[in-house]
Amino acid sequence: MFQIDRFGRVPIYEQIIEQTQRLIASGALKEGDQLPSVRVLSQELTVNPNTLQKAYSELERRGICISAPGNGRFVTGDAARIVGEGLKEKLGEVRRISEELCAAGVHVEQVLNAVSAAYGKETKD
Amino acid sequence: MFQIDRFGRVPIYEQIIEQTQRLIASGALKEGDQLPSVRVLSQELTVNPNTLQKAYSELERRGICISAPGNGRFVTGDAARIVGEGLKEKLGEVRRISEELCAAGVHVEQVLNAVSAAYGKETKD
Amino acid sequence: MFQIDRFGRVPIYEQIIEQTQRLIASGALKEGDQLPSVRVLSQELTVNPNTLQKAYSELERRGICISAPGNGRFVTGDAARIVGEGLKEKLGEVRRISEELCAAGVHVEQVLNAVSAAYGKETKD
Amino acid sequence: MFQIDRFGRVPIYEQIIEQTQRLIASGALKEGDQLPSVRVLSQELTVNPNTLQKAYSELERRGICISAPGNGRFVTGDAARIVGEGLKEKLGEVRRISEELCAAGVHVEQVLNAVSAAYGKETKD
DNA sequence: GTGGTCTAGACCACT
DNA sequence: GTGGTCTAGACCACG
Repeated sequence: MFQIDRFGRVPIYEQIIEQTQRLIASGALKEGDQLPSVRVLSQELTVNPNTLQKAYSELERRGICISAPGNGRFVTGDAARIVGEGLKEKLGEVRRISEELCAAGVHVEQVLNAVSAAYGKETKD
Repeated sequence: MFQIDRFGRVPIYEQIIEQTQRLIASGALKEGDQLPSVRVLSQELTVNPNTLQKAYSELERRGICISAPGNGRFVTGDAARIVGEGLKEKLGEVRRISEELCAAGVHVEQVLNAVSAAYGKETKD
Repeated sequence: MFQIDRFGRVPIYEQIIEQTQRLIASGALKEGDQLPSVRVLSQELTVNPNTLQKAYSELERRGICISAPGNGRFVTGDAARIVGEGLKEKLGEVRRISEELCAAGVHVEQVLNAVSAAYGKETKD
Repeated sequence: MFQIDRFGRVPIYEQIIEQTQRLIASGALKEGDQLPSVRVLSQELTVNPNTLQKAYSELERRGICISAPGNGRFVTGDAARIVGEGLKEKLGEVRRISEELCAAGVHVEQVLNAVSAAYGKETKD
């Protein structure tokens, strides 16, 4: 369900947040769905429960999930919308980096190629 | 000359490196130009000299500048080329983010539009 | 009859206790009235029977209700008096918060105004 | 500097948050002041560093302080304003409880007395 | 020295 | 079973 990179610079808990949001954006997780419990997931990923707790707490703070103590943690109705807004920020990030590359004299085709490559399509240049 | 964010997630020394490279990429710094001394710059930016030393050392390691002990630190002839090669990392960053957006179900056109917008061209859809 | 918040910080069983007492304080529940059975209420509120059992046990312990096995659970004659005494806890809560506000430098008039406002009287200052 | 109650129901980290805000509200902590470091404070209070980290993180999320990694944590310029807004919520809490007490038939004088007592003044009834 | 992250494992209350 | 909190102690990067 989750893929963890223990050696990258991004903290594990951020990876959990990121991937959970991705699951919501893609529709794999919907309103009312229960998130895997801290204990279960910690065993599956061999990650410390506290680390997962931290990730889930942040998701809760963002309004993406809500905890019913003793019952589990559930995806909220606003989750999809909130995650969607977050995606717009990422688009802004792409734009910002593109501006840098532009200023540095990189051809636009190279940047477009990078995007296309990510989407699994090779473009001719 | 430099703009430092003391509270962001990016270390100060990386900000120095990044911005120095940007100045070279934009042509504001050319071969033979002298870089501000550690002592002077540390006062200007109120940044720890060790931090600047670390940044400059890294720039030297990359072959972007060279120190002439007692005389100062100067931009090398290879600097522009080396910085240019470094830009490929940024392309990789674009690709990485694009992959995330792809996984989250964002249409490729939106991402391409973000890039095009940065290059000052409006795309038709 | 009851309003449950499954996600708040207050345990469900405390909410049941609290609201039952409120009904008694307001006179909606009087001596001899029968409380809804655990089974029925658990379905209505979709709450675990154990949770209700816990709430009712506590109410019994306080002498607010009493169970006639096989016949149901009934409000006692002392209920109103006992609930009344319990209100002193709320007064303590007011005092505790007031102490915080005092420590934070809020003027006493503002707090007194908040109380008066709740009692539907405007205070002159 | 801080007073911890280890046996109450309020988590330690919330006590830290609360008391830090109180120090800001009272003016004892001002913009730019450095908060005691996690390590130092953990020794002083004999509280685990993680617990303090959690408290400080929350304060940071609220915009009350900001961390400069490697340098310490500092009170922001907005801190006083943010804390002030939080106090208004507490006043609302007083009002809400007062309404409950009103509904339950408690005399307004008793509530006003509770407030006055907190402010160290005894009122006659 | 600072903050940030993580692990290991414990305890508690609630359902 | 669930989530929430806490302790003890470790490692890392930064300044």
